[in-house]
Amino acid sequence: MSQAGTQPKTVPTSDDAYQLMLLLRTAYFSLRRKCNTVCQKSDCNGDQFVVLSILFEKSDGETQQVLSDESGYDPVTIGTMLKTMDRNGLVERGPHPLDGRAKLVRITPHGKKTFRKLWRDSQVLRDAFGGSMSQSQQKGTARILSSIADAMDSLEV
Amino acid sequence: MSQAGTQPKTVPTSDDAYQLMLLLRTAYFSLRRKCNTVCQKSDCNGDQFVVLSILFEKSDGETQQVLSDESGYDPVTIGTMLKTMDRNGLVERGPHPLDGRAKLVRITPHGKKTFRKLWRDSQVLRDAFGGSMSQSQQKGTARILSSIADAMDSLEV
DNA sequence: AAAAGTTATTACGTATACTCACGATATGCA
DNA sequence: TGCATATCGTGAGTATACGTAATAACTTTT
Repeated sequence: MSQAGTQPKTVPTSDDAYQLMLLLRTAYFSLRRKCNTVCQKSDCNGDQFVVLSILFEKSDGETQQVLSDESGYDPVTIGTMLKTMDRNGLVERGPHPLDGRAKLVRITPHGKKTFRKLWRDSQVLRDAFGGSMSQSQQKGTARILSSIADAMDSLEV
Repeated sequence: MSQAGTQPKTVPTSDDAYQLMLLLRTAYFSLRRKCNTVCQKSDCNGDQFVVLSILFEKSDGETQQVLSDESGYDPVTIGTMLKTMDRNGLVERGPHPLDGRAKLVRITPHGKKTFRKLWRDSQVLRDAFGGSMSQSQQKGTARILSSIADAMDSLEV
């Protein structure tokens, strides 16, 4: 609880937890915007970059279901994204050899090349991100961000 | 810089700054999903809730431009959102008395009622959010999230 | 007062994001 | 084997998210 008072709290600007939520949102928005700026020169965007970074280290390919789990995107969203990325030559999708329902998604050579370039182009971004706090603060922030995600996910609501 | 090495870093899973970015993204995703769950019973969503929380404390109304600045949403996005919210009776948009280009956006009585209900319904969410860290951690997290946003915004890229 | 520049909003196109519904395949169990 | 159930993916519909361009109105300059 962020405040103690006899009046019901209906004033968002004075609620600490809500303000912290807005700060989390603002920080993510700023990050996303900058990622998109870096990526858009290469016919990519920040969301596709995340998927690409997952596929980059899976040379055997992966199903859309697993990609959905690991990226945090909805299965439907992943499907739409991969269709776009397929059209742009970043990934290729074929039948799964062991499961007729599934598709095997693989990063293409062009996708790898694009990712390597974007990884270099975004280095300045990671430097600024990491540079905005000390090493010990990084550890603490990682722990707190994980706690937040866990706290939200475990809520029933 | 998050690591020192002689090899070029092209392995996202071993880059501290990137992992921290992903954690920020995951935390925001979890928060957004839960907000949407709370809001959807009232013909609203997490994004509209943020706009509503701004308008709730501005009884004289506000222009879309200012709402865009304060919410962090693109002016085009705000326009689309407000059109939806107008249709659902949460806000009303009229001509601005002093500026013929602008529209004056006001929260409706139904919008206020909806916001008050959603504010109550989301209390459990704020409690869990704030409860995932100590008071001093909240202050530190607020500072760090602000630093991140500033660092990203001040990048030229 | 007319021209030039700025600002507020909208129109259009593309890409997430997610709910619901559906088809196809796989798996469990009788 | 046969059927119920679960899983993987897609299609339709709605709502962000934002770039680009256009429109209208305000402001400054000349």
